[in-house]
Amino acid sequence: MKTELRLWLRMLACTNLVEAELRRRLRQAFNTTLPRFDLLAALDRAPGGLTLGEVSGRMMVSNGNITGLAARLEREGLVERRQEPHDKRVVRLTLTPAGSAVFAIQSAAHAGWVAEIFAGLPPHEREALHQLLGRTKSALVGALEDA
Amino acid sequence: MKTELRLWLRMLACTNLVEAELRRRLRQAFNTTLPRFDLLAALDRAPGGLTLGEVSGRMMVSNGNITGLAARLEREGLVERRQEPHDKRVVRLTLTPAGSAVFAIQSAAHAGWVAEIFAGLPPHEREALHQLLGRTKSALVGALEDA
DNA sequence: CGGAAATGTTTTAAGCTTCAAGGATGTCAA
DNA sequence: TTGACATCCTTGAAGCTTAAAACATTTCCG
Repeated sequence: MKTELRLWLRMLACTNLVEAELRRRLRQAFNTTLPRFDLLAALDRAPGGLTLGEVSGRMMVSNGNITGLAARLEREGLVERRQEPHDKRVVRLTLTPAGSAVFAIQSAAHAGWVAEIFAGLPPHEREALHQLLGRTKSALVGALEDA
Repeated sequence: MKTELRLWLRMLACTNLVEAELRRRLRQAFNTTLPRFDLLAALDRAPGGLTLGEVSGRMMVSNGNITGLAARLEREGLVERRQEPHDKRVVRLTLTPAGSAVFAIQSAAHAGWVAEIFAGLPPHEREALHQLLGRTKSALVGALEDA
């Protein structure tokens, strides 16, 4: 088997291990999901809120996806949808105070879990991996742009 | 931000880049999806076929998931479902000749795409990353077992 | 001005995914 | 033997995801 394929499968396996565990804990601890958490995170980083289009760009998911996700989070009172006054096509999403509070708690737990999950990897290997993945990401972006 | 979190986000970004591209190409070239491809791959590796339970174990997805996935692939004539004679609870899945042929083509294309996508990463970095991810995987498995 | 093109969002159909509940079958021990 | 438990699979409800079509609004150009 090609070395690239072996590398890819191993990378995928590592990511899936971590991601599955994070999903599991988000559900267990907060009865929520990764997409919900990611959307709150995106809004938390953007002081004035984001339009649905901006959200879908940052989360790298389709436009229609955000419509439903935002609707569910609005139903739970964590985000607010407001039509832009200057352009009535645009819907702007902001965190409610409740959403902000919820995200602060979830975010702290999430960071702790990640630290815990990677605790077995010695710091110098962690650093080396971080560096190497940085170069990998550049190489990937380069290859994907060409295509 | 914690170093573990930065590492995780970078790893996730790399994986998502590659995975999204592979999904896109599977759809475009073969009008299929990653889960379908993965199921065919699992069956291709198992000479005598696999029970639904074995499949769900190898693919690390839930049991109920496989029921639907297998039903769709059966509808397309790529896999065959047969009740085990000795234990009528068990359903064994095998590739049909058509499924085998389809997978051979898709599999070759898939390997080529992966090689192409990782082409920008120099061979020695590729090797280093592979090694490092091997140790990472062990560390992750260790941490996740303890929990 | 008025129509055409562009932009932002929603809807729809299909598939993927999980968890929990349920049904069928098998096993084991009193 | 038969009842309890275990095992394997399916079903159902809910959510996530996409691509494509539809809709509303804005912009731009003739």
